[in-house]
Amino acid sequence: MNKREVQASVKDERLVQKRRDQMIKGAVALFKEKGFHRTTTREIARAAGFSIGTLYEYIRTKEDILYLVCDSIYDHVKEQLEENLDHKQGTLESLKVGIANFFYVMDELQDEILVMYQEVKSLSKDALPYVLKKELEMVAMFENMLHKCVENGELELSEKQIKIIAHDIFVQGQMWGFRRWALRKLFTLEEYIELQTEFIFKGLGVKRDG
Amino acid sequence: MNKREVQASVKDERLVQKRRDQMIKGAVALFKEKGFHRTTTREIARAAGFSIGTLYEYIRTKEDILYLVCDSIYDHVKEQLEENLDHKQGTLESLKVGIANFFYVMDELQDEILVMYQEVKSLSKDALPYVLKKELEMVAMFENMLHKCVENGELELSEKQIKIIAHDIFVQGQMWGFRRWALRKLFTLEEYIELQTEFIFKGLGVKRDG
Amino acid sequence: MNKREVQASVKDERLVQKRRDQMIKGAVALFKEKGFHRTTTREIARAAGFSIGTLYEYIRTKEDILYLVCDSIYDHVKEQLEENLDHKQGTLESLKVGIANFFYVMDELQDEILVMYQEVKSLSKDALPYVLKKELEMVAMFENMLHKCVENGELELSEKQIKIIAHDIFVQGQMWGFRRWALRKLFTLEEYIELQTEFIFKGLGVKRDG
Amino acid sequence: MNKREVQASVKDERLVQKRRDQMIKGAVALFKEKGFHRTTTREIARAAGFSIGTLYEYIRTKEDILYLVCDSIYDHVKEQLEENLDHKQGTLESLKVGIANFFYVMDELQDEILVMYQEVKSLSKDALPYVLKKELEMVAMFENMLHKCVENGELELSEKQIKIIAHDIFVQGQMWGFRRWALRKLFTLEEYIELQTEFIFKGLGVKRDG
DNA sequence: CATGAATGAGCTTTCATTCAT
DNA sequence: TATGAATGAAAGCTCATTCAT
Repeated sequence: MNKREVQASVKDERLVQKRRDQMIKGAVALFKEKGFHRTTTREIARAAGFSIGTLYEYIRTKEDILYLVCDSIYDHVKEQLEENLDHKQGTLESLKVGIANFFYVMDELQDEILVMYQEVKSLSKDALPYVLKKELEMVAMFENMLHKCVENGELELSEKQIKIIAHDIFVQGQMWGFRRWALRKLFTLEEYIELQTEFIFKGLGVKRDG
Repeated sequence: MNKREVQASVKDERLVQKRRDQMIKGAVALFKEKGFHRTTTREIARAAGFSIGTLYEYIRTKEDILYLVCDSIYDHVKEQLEENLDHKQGTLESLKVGIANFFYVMDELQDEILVMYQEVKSLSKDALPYVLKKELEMVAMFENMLHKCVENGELELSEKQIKIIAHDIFVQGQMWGFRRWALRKLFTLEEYIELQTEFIFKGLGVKRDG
Repeated sequence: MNKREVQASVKDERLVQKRRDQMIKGAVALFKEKGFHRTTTREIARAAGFSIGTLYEYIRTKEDILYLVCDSIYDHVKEQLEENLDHKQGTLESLKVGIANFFYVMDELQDEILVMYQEVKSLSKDALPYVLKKELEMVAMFENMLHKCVENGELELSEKQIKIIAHDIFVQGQMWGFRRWALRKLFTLEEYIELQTEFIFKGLGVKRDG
Repeated sequence: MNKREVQASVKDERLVQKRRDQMIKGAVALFKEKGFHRTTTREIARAAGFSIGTLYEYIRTKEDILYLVCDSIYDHVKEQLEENLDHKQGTLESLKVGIANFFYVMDELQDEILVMYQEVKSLSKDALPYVLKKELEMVAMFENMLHKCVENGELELSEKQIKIIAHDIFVQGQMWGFRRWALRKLFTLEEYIELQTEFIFKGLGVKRDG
């Protein structure tokens, strides 16, 4: 269940990938502006640079596009995160850097995050699990970091505490995107990261954060 | 700008309120199931127990219904919260109770919260500010509680810390609703409240909670 | 077939007349502004000063209102014309005055004329003949005048000539109403009357008018 | 401001013209029977031989159809008139032929004329000027003819007389269409033309018409 | 007699999807 | 493979008319 296959009429895999990239790019821009439901397939086709007929050579339903978009965003985020992942995991310092990195990525991809955030619920019962699974994988990255810190004796946390704090961190990252209408007026990104990190670290029971 | 008036053709205020209540109830159920865009006005009318013609005697556009729903949810939540608001504000104990109350309300109204959470973005530029304002008012309730604790010398927090933690608490409450697909498998409501409260209180720098 | 009865639920004849007058007045104003089809029965009721329920106590269908309006306009025009009808009929002078009078009435009632002109075609096959009959009666007034002039030896015209010229005069009068968008820029009412009278009298073969 | 462009989704200009012709033809027939407001877009689509969806590929609103119809009628009339325009303009003979031609065209296109006559007022404030302008252009054709006769010394008329008589001729032509319910019972087309021409020529002050 | 809430048929318009070229 | 014209189900909304009060 790692990927939900989206059927294409076209056989050439390379072409399929290329066309889908075009169409995801166009779709994200449009969804950001007007949401999934208010965006028409014609508009997506036009934004992607080809005709409506061609669009339907690479997908089967409009919802496929939403799935492709969500999927691509997750891949993008995950890739970014893994790239920046500290190799000295298990230290508080590396946890701190990990959190900051995550927040930076969320800021960078804020439009995509917002889109995905608002539109996942439009995914069919069919496609939803694949997307939620990816979300859990990302939460698991933080669980992992926390785990390693516990193993290293840097932190003292129960399993449940790890779980909930991983979720909290993850949601705080998303928050920066989906509550920007409020948060931007109060904090710069750097302030936000600093304040949240401080809050988290105290919450973790760390006496002095580095 | 306290309320955005939704125009009705019917004059009898009491009837308007009654019919709108029916309609909100039906709409929430439907939005929960299929979202705002996939729900038709006819379905809402039927769920409310009257005809499509009657529906439009009480609103002007479909979006009015969404606004009415969001508005009513906020009123409901706020009412619940204020009702349970501790009178010995300014103590850590009262803060703790306040947070727990909030989480309980969020659990009780989880369907409504979920709906509102997913659909606010469908509100027009026109109606959105009214709803966001209400959201900020609720965040302000937590800011207030924190403020009083600071004034009483129970906590030591900067303005910015107060702001961000109020947002964090608020989002943690919502989280229980919008991430229930994940959280329910991990925690009971009581566990969730306990763990989050512990996390928050540590984050606030409280040595011993309770 | 002198009148097409419009059924009312209310028995009191005086009241029926009063209410209908109110509603005709309101309807003319509305039809003038937006035409019959774009005017709603509710608007007519409001303009008439009573409720939609009351409106339907005095008519059976929306089309009845149109019939009532047309009928009333014709009565109005005819009344005006007969009032001003010269008693020395049969002279060219009296014909000239009659034409001028007609044009003045058409100017005075131009809004009503325009409304009726544009909306008669919306009358049902049922009501139309009654209205057309009235129109012919008015044309007949000019035929009469012309006849008398012929009998008096003032003019020399065949039956067919009389008929067509009566129609021409009548349409020239209406023209001032329904082509006002063009004519007003070119002539004052007085100029229009003078020029048209001159044209008609020459067309009648009169060597020297007036 | 020579044409108000009606937007089409379809690009192929030839196809657009073809489909619009189908649609105009169907619409004229329906408007004639029941008027613009009582005709539904579905009926027009069916009459034109395609689906409602296809209809809307070639127009944007129902009113566009009315504009297209009016526009096409004017073009048709003008084309017919110009085709038959005498080259020896400036003689009374050519004027007489011109008038007769106009009346013949009005008879030929009587359905279209009637439709347009009754429905122009349903055009939006936006489209109306384009149509009225065309009407004035047609009136101007008669002004032209009269002018040339004056220049040639065949007639003696002031500017204002020319203007009003051009309007009169034009309206007499339309009359044959919009008052046919009365005129047909009295005259054949030939009689009508003969009588009106005689009337006009006398009105012009011509002693003996050719 | 007067009221106005209720009704639902029917309207215009949109848009995902197909398929012949 | 690519195109875009054609389709029609389905949506939001209106409004003439009724009828219980």
